[in-house]
Amino acid sequence: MSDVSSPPISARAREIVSAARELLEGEGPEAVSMRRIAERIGIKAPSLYKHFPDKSAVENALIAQGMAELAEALEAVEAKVAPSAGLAPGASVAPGEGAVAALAGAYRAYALAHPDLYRLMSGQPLDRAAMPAGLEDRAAGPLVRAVGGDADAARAVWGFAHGMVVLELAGRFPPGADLSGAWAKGCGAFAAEPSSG
Amino acid sequence: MSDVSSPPISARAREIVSAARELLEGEGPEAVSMRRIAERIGIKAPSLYKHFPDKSAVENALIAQGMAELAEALEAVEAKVAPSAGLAPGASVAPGEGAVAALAGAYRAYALAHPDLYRLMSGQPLDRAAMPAGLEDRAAGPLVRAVGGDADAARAVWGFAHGMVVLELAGRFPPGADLSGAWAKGCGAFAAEPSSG
DNA sequence: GCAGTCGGCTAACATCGTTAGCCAGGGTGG
DNA sequence: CCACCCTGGCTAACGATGTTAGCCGACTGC
Repeated sequence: MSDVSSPPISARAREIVSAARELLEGEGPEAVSMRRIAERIGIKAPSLYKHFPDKSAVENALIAQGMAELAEALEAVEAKVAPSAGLAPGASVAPGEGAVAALAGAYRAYALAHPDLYRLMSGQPLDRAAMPAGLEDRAAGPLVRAVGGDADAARAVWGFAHGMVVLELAGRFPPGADLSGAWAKGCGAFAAEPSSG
Repeated sequence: MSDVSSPPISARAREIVSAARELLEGEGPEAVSMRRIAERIGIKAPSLYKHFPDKSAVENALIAQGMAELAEALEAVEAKVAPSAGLAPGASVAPGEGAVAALAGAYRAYALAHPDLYRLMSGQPLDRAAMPAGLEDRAAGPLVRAVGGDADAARAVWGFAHGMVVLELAGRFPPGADLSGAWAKGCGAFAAEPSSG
């Protein structure tokens, strides 16, 4: 959790996104309004537009922050599970079947720790032009490598993890359901599948 | 696609939810406002509150409609794939590995055909008290039976399908990505998995 | 015939994102 | 040293949102 934020250079801008994040994580998405953000740092709403063109720009900064944190979390798991770091880029060796499960666990843990941020990150079309270059690929990297570079498999696992997380966050599973069982089932299914295809 | 709507009896109420649906599917979620709904049927917004307590009640009617349609679509697939209808309830025989893939395909097709309705149905906590009794179970039934009654497996497959659909609808996969490959991979993985556990 | 409910209406409130336009302060060029 | 202009505040306002209060006409049941 080091710096994590490139485009907003000014101190004020950083103050704004951190106020927005506190509101989001503290009071939910409907609390993050331009007036509330401004109030929290002691200015008035229209002044925010001197630092960001509109609200979605603030949200994009939040999204970039979340993606960077998620990428860090997944990279940490990757380093622990398959300590073959420092290879040539693109090296797809020794997936290790536990790697997928470990990454899925970290993914779920991040989403549950930051539910509203996760929903903000994943619930809408990503404005890729507003993201730091390479961020999206960096976040996807650990999983892609864990499945041996198979893009279809990576997308399927991502879909599974995202779907499970988002259904859990929305309270869609029956109350008290044993979700870890379903996660295990899913990770097991993907681990058992051969890379052919 | 027969009747599909129990609580709103009055003709006006039905008119309201159908106007809401037309707005949702025709112009997207931000178009479905109380004023626009009212305008479409020739009355003023406050009059809507003589028929529904608030906007979320209208949305719940839409959600119930969508869930019923989705349930019908899945039941149709089930009848085609495993024509052993009329068994004792709870009978879990002969899953048929293609059944999961067929159901997943129908699920995806419904979501892509009604993207905004699907997002409305699945993107928020479900107000179960506002749903017709048994609807949720009915929608879940075909998949649960297809995986032989294994709740963990059913949840995992649901998570996979929902995640894939929602990522696709949000345009999160790279443009031009071959999603059918990922779907096949996922369905294959779940089909290969034994029911032990 | 009268009462009451049903279903419209207008006016209004608070909140939202956003814009226009004004102005104080500070740094810089002449 | 003074004029300028840019930065970053501000107030006032617009149009839109969901929702409430209160009014009133018509139709229905007794």
